[in-house]
Amino acid sequence: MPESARKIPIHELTYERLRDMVLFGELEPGQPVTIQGLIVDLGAGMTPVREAIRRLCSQGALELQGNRRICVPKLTLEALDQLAFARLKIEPQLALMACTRLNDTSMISLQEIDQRLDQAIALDDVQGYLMQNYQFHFTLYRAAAAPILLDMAQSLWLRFGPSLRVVCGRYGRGGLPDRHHDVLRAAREGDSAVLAEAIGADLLQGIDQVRLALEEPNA
Amino acid sequence: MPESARKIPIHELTYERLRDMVLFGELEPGQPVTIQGLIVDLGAGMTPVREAIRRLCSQGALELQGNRRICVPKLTLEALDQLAFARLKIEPQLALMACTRLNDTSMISLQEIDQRLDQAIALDDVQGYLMQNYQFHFTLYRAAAAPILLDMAQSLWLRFGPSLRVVCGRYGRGGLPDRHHDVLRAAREGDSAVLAEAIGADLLQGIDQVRLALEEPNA
DNA sequence: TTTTGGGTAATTTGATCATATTTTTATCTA
DNA sequence: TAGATAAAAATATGATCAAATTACCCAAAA
Repeated sequence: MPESARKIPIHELTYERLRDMVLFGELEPGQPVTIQGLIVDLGAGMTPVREAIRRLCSQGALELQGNRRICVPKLTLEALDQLAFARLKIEPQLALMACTRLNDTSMISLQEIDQRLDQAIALDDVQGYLMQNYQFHFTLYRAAAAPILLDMAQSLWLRFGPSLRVVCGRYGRGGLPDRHHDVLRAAREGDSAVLAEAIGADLLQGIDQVRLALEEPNA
Repeated sequence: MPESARKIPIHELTYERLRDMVLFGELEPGQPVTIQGLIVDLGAGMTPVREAIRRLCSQGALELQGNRRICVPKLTLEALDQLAFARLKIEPQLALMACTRLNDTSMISLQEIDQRLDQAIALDDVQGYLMQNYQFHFTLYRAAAAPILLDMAQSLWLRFGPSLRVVCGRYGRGGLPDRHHDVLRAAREGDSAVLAEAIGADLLQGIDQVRLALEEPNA
């Protein structure tokens, strides 16, 4: 089938592909990203690649360094503080709003994702952990039906993702977020306050891990 | 001088121009935005215009409607609730962080902007009011030196701007934000808690005005 | 002889435009 | 009203120009 699935435009596909590369740690903080390189790697034309890059730049997933060059931003301690503040305000609220809207379908999805997440941890599959962790949170957040807050959370994860990957790769997944069972229990019981709190605690675990890594002498 | 000031690229200029059109109410909510139209209106090429549009879409300033068409999004009550929540979390925090960093230069800037703002109100200059109001807030916020939170505030204003303009045009600037004197006083005294609260009160005024307009029967 | 510094050339990369293709919307006829 | 056709707009490619970085070479100093 040579011409199937031509519904979504290339610039959109390119955006999603590049976004996932940032989100799931295929690109390291500080790594340069070139338009030409992406044209070759993703097999796309120039315009779609440029558009995808512009979108990701305005979401904070990529960064323009004065000289027209683009790279994955390195997280500083100051940036981490801002991310921590914003995530702890926005994401628990999304969880809170989602709580009353969760139906059987989404509850089953969350449980399945949680199983795959445990599996990834057991197999020491870093990429799998990152992907399932993302899916877990955003499957929950999507249920809130709050697109603006969801956009904000997406942007925050894009800024946070690459650094989380580095931490995972360096120290393993020892102290990494695993409050998902608390989250699931609160969701089942429909206790929105506890759910929001559990999400906050989960976020804090990841944030603290990254903070520890940033505070170490070796950059 | 035909070739001067060619330091910043056209796609950047185009973005800034289009952003200001959204921010200061030149484009109404619901108004369609076409690539071809902007090429003519702004005298730019196709690639720069497309890139500017992509950036503004991912900031929520513009909206893609399934069929490749683009428009300025109309604010719904649900969207307004999300905006209100996020703005009241993010912007007072920016004010708080800015408070200890305000120097003489930025204080003078704020006072000058405040004067121009009063002037615009006296002259019933809606566009001027919107521009000076924006400058007032973001001159303050920039002092916080928190680029991530600043980006978030920028995105929130882009989603809020067009509707504020509509309210201004419809009802005049009767109950519109004017807590700037309280803000200035708190800033002079270096009382960050009071400053943050004053900003919150200022935001609430604008939000409530827009909410009233949205709750009216006539769309 | 090796190393270092400066400066120029070559290459890479980004910016912009003109053009072709595809999709959507509007119009016209049956 | 429905289907076909025409017009308009968006998508995507490639070519061209400009800017920046890198590579390289030669000379001077250690």
